[in-house]
Amino acid sequence: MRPFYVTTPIYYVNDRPHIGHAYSTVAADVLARYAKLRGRPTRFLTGTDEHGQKIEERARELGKDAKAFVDEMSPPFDEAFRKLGCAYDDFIRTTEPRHEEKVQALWTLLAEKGDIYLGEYEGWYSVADEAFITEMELKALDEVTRSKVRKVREPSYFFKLSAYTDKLLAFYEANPTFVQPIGRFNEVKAFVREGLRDLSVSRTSFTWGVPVPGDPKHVMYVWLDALTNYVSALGGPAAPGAAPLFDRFWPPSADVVHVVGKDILRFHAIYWPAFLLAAGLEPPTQIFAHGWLTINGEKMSKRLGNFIPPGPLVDELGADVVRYYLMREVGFGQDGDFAHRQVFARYHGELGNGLGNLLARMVTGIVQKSFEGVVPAPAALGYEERELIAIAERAAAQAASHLDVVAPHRALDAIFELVAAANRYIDRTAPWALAKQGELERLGTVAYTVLESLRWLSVMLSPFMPEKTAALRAQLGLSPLTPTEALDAWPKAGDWGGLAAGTQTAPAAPLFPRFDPKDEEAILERLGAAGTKGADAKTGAKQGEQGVEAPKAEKATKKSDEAASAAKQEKSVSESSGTIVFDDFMKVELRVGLIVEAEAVPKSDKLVRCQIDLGEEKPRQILAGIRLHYAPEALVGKRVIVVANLPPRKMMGLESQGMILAASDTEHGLSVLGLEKDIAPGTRVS
RNA sequence: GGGCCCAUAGCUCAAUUGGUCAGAGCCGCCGGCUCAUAACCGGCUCGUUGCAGGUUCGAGUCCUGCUGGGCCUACCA
Repeated sequence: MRPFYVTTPIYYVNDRPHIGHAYSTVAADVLARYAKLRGRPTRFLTGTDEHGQKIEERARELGKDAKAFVDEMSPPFDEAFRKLGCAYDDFIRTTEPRHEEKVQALWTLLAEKGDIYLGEYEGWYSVADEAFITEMELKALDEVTRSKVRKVREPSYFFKLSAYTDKLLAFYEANPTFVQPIGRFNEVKAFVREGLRDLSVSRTSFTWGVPVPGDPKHVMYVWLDALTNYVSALGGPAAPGAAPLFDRFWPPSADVVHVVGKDILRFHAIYWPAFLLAAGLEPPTQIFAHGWLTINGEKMSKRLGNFIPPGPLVDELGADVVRYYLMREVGFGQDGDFAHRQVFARYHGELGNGLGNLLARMVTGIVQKSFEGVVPAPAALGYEERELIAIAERAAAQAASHLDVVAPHRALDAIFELVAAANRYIDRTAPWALAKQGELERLGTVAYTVLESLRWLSVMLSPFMPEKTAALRAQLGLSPLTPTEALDAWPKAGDWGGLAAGTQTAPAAPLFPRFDPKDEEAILERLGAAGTKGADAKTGAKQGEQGVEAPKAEKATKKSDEAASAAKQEKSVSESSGTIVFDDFMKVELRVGLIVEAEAVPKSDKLVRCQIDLGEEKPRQILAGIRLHYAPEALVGKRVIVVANLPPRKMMGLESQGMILAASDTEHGLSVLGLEKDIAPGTRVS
């Protein structure tokens, strides 16, 4: 069987572990457990990303040595994931020598290939943050911080990413499932088609990183360091024979799936294969980008402080319930919501009523009462039995094919078809009536059929709920599953009958005990989710909406003073109510401006560079994308409305210190806002 | 501005290459049962599959336009 290697992202230790980290890791764990169950040689890796300027500074703020700081920050991830039942084979930290060594080895390979050269990095530097920031981050900054951003230059090594544009496109072409979901793959391809720029891969402005071989003033920058973990954890890059794990678990020998969040897709789908191709190594088989979770309908954000740690959830509900919910609730690859009340809804409806009760009614009920707890031998199979067996076989086949394409939610859906069918089967065959009539042989067949269904379920659900399925098996009188390499334990047609008659069952407490409403509220209270809405027993329907709207409205009033900065991070909270308060409006400084000069910006279709008198000491330079509708010379002398308090922004290398208001429709084209009278330049518009 | 994805019952979502595909689960209502965790089983209500056209013997399923979401990207600030 072909070896399988699955990874999570390595998590940046600036954060504490939260449900988002748990989601990625649980998903990878399910895939790994499934692969092991099928007998595939399997390796599962997670870990932490510990270098970089942010860490260096954070440590300094805390008066700590960077290494001491990351030594504190990394273990909570390991603990959180272990607590969630994640059984990875390795946990790598980018500060480990085994990693740093290999990052340097990869660098050397790239350098020898001639794909690394020394140049000069020019980028944005935020004085307030004392950090280099990307264009994207720049946009997200608040006004105060952004005003203190400047361009800086420093020497930097570059990776010739631009040389890999065509090679990547060819690679994508040859590997049509390289990125999942498909929509994400399209984005990646579109981005690459635009052409790639060389990538800065070193920094001299901080030291907390892996030194560049031969030039220790430089440390390697973020992604080259971080991405390499997938290979370094296997002991690669290495010559054939030198690193057995690398030989066995990296292509072309193995299938490799990197599970990532959609936010870091680009690095994994573009940079990473480019690095590997450059180094003469094989890219991974697949990058699976999963979606984002919201919490009770709200985006996770520092502002809302709603990063929920997985620990307390596990304490209250158990790891398997959290795992089940994460895998069942949202389509893997899509965005989804983690709603505390919905957890209870699924817990009660599917796990308790469906699966747990199925086990209880048979093991602590029928088998105990009529067979003294011993698994009876089945007699002749009737139509009902054959039908249930067929459903079991279908469930197993479908669940497997869903898991094979990384669709765990669908796999669970398929598996629970069997739960429903088994409950139905009990009702139809009415074992209690058989018992009353003393038809023990028929009763034995019915009991056996259900017990064997439960055994199948214990296998199929084991990747999702390892503890609960072990407990289930214990009640059936079976030992826990022990996946064995090269031995496919997944149930399939022909496997029916694996449960031996005569096995002593062990009735025990309910597998998923019901919480009464009081307990449920108490738990929600302890988890800080008492006020949340969500689908629960009453009106499952509308609560999804309310769950979104209600908390937002609340936040909007409470935190309207934060609306300005919030708006930069995400949609303004007030947008949801459709109105803004007057103060919000007044934050926009609109002024009358007199255009004193205007000229087309060279090499630009749209941009016009204007010098605009705003009643200030000297005119401001403002760029406007109106060239297609206004000849520059026709603008001179016009009075326009200008947004005067936007942070400066560069376009085509020129700084724009504001924005000219205009409106457009298809019929008339674009029209700049003007005034009917010659109001003095600089006058505030209100 | 360019590009991608999506829009199916109150909610989540299914519907092989266009041909009983208009479905499932949840919620709600009614009924049955009693082995079981007030669990289980059966039945029922709501949809002109976002809107408008087109191709076809036949279209959620293909084409065009529109509306409404989401996302990626860019010199629209």
